[in-house]
Amino acid sequence: MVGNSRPDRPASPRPAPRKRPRQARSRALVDAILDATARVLVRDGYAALTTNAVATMAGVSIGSLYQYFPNRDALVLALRERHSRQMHALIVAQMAGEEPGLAIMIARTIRAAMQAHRLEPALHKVLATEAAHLETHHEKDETEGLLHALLERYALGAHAVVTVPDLRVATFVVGRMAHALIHAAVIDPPPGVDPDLLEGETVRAVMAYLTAGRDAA
Amino acid sequence: MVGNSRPDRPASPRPAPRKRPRQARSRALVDAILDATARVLVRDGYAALTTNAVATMAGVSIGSLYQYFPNRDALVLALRERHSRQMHALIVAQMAGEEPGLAIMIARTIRAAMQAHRLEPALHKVLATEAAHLETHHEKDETEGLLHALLERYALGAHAVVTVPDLRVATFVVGRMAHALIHAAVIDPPPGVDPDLLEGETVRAVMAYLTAGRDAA
DNA sequence: AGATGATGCGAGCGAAAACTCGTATTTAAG
DNA sequence: CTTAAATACGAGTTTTCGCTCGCATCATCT
Repeated sequence: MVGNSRPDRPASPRPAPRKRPRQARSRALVDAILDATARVLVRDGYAALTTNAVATMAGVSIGSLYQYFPNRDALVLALRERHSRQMHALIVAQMAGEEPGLAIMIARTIRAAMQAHRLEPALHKVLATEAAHLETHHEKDETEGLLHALLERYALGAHAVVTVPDLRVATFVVGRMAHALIHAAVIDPPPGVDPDLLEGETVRAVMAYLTAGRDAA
Repeated sequence: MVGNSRPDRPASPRPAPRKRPRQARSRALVDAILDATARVLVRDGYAALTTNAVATMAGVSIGSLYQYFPNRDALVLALRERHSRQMHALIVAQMAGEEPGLAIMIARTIRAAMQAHRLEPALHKVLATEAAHLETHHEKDETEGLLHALLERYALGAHAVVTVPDLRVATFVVGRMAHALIHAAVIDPPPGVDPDLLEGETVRAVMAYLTAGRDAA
């Protein structure tokens, strides 16, 4: 029995797991493969991402690639995980320090998320538009959890998250709104508009929603 | 010369155009093919959308399919165009009538867009997540154009679009914000939350942004 | 009816690409 | 140094899938 049994486009079935790299040599190889995946993805898109192309780009043999990745999508999944970890780390780093008022905290959070998006914009764009179907959105759930906790802290204090009736709804609205604006501002901005202005407007939008109705009807 | 010359994943090059259906018979066939495309897409996803699968599902021959569609992506493109037309028509119909105040107009617009998204949610979701890379975003530009005109009308009148410094920026922010919220509310809503509430919150969010700063600093 | 064009059919060709497996090389352990 | 495990290699096998092409059928016109 030579050859394979699942030659194209699995897209989900999470098939054979592979061995993990133990020695330094193989860890470097896996990194090289992920780098190559990113380069091919950015340069030619998901449709052109073949296992052979990645192996060639990485300068390793196709056999070596299959030692650690069961199929094409595993490459993209692993790459996205690595990318998410990097973004997450940057956000956490940016947000260190004491907790000031709500407005400052929102501004700081949005700024951090924006800078995280600017880490590898091209890669982020391809992953978002061409790999959206590869599920595993721990990232999103994780982020929403953090946001929920943040809002909760400010909703109960002497601060001003008043008009929002349900915290879960507020988390949903703020999360989606902020993410859409940040993502669009970095990945697909309107021509001839200052990026910093967009950051400010995003903060304004979120704050306006959270504190709306406090005074004017 | 049998066989082909472009065997897999064109993904863009907009190849050979095909004949248009002239008789009623062939028009029905094209419709059947598009319906089948939608069904396969919703049931198995873009990765499983093969021309043979579509032809089989539609109950027509693969040869007939290629009479009217040059390749796989042409199917998806045509389907998306049809879907967009339906949504657009529904929105226009819902928004007929005189123009009341800004708040009412925003609410009406958002309600219309939300109902349009509810037309074929499953199909809309697949198209958005798995066919995002197939460009041709006339829809988006078109919608943004309408929104810009709408905001312009209200920014100059005696109404209240005050704090927004740049109309282009406002269009960008409102467009992205509203679309993200509407899309998420219909396609991927938080569990156990009233959809109507989400609609109201979307309106609140947009209004809050547009009229923020009128009174409170 | 006959002629002409539009439409419909589907077996089969060709090529891309996923994936395996036997072998060679490197590293670590004893 | 010997041995074994881990790692690396890549030519070749297999399968899927896009797409063509020659022929059959149907519609329309004169």
